[in-house]
Amino acid sequence: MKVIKNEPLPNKVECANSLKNVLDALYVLNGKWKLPLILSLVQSSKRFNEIQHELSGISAKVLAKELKDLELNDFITRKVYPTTPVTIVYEATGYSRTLKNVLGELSAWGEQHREKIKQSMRRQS
Amino acid sequence: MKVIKNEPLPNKVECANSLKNVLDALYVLNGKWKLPLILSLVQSSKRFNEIQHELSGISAKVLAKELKDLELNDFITRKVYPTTPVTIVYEATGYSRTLKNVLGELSAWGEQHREKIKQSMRRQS
DNA sequence: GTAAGCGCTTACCTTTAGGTAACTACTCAC
DNA sequence: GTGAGTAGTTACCTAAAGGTAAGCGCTTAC
Repeated sequence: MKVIKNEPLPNKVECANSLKNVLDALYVLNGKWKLPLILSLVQSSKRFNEIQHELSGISAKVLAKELKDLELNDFITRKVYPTTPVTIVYEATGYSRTLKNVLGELSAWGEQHREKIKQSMRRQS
Repeated sequence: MKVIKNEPLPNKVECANSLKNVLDALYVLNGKWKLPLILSLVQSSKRFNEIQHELSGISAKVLAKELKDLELNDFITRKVYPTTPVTIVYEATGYSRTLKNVLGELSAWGEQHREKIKQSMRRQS
């Protein structure tokens, strides 16, 4: 029979770790727009106005701020092409692509969640 | 040779869909505390003060608000046991568990992200 | 020359998130 | 009766998020 010591069980340690991991992840991915923006640019590189059009609801001010933030954190790159007038294209970095699984799971969950909400709406009426 | 019609490609439709899914998911999972709270309660049911202790940094007010919100959205249940004094336990519902993969991926990403940050700190000094 | 588009920036304002601290009603232990 | 703990609530406040609207410097199209 194993002696149970008055220490946190390995189990508990694991739980605490995953909690810490999620907290750390959310620290950089906070806010309404970071993940949608990364997803959009992982799907394809885009120009400022194209992004603003795709994420309907985001204002120019917020988009500019979020893009700067994501660039600082190495999620996207701002490329300037010397056409006249200059063409500016935002593209996702390799590091953005490490979020592929997260985004995949989130999208799958979002889809089934929408279904569930629809169901419960129907039941109400 | 295939004729290219002036319609969104199936590809584009898929992209737009996953964007919409992610937006919908984030709509219910917004804020700093929802996902950590769900994770904590999926790991084990807990009482108010236990949660507050585990998620150090959350205030009683915010915790109470978030718990109400999560209960409304069917992620958790508030159980009252008629001991004296009453014992109140929050537990995750089955619906919370549909987030298992999302939380798993987020935790994995958060872990490697922390590593990456540590690396770049070292390089700086 | 006038209008429109691009990629923003600025000033201004409202909304929300979220923290602090005090307090409640109840119970138990000392 | 004093202190501590449980499960919050309340009032007050700050900071951050985020929206609106206007404008800027540039260029092309009409």
